[in-house]
Amino acid sequence: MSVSDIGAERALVDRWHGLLACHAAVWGALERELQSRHGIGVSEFEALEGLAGCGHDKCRAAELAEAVHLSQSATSRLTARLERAGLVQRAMCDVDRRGIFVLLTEKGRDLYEAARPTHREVLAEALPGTEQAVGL
Amino acid sequence: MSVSDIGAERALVDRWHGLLACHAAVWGALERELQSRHGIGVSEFEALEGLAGCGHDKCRAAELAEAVHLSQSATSRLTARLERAGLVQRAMCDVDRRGIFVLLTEKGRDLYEAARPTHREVLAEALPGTEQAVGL
DNA sequence: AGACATCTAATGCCAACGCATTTAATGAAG
DNA sequence: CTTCATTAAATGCGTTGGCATTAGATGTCT
Repeated sequence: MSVSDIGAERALVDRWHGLLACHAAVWGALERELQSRHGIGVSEFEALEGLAGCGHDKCRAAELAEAVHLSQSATSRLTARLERAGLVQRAMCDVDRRGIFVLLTEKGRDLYEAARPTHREVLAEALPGTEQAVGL
Repeated sequence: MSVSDIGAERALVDRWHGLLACHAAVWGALERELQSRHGIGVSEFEALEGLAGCGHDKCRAAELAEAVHLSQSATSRLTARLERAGLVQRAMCDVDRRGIFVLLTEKGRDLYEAARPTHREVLAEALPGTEQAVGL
């Protein structure tokens, strides 16, 4: 392994640790603020955002899983939590009765609109700019 | 809110989503490879790395918590797992008998040395370079 | 039509986390 | 020396997550 390879490895690992630190800091701050001000967690918020940022309601559980970066099972339970809280509604999918549609309720949309400024505010404060993020 | 503010908010949120996606992808890949090839998870590896990259053993549970970005309680249990696996050892701290030192055993160091190439390999493959990371 | 591989989402089960609390040690104040 | 606030780490408890499995639906092949 050459000297420059060692340097490259260092840089790679440093970038990873930077990412971990940044993720932990921002996630933690979001969790704290979203939970205390609106009673939801980060995953819940990301799910609402995914649903809000679509057609006008939205659909397919599988798409939601991709949006929130969770497993299929975790997404199913997340949907169940949101449904219990009255924020989303599950609906049968006519064209494929195995699948379901998840749609935002009015309450869900309202909560999302209310929580979004908090979310953006925390990001603006806790998410380092590009320069810092890449460790230059 | 001005047009450029909207653009800035978009950029901020995009950066966050990019970070989430990257974190999920790399963490997932690391978890899979470290688990299947060496029988440890990402947190375990990061703990071993934190311990290895210090004096020559290492210490203080609180420092470890910071290194792995976990809560105090989670770090305590992580240490317990590593100890059960024979990878670390807890030792009394003479100067402050409330605290403990966590030190790498020989087995722990060997496993770390064995797992490190896997770790670096996964990072090299899954961690996007600076350009992609910032979405340019 | 009937049998079978495939796919979607839900659920059982267990591991790992965080918060709150507990236990024990320290250090400062009376 | 005793008391009390503070600190370090461990533990009880509830929540969330992933893996494996299950139940139900689809569609392909004969």
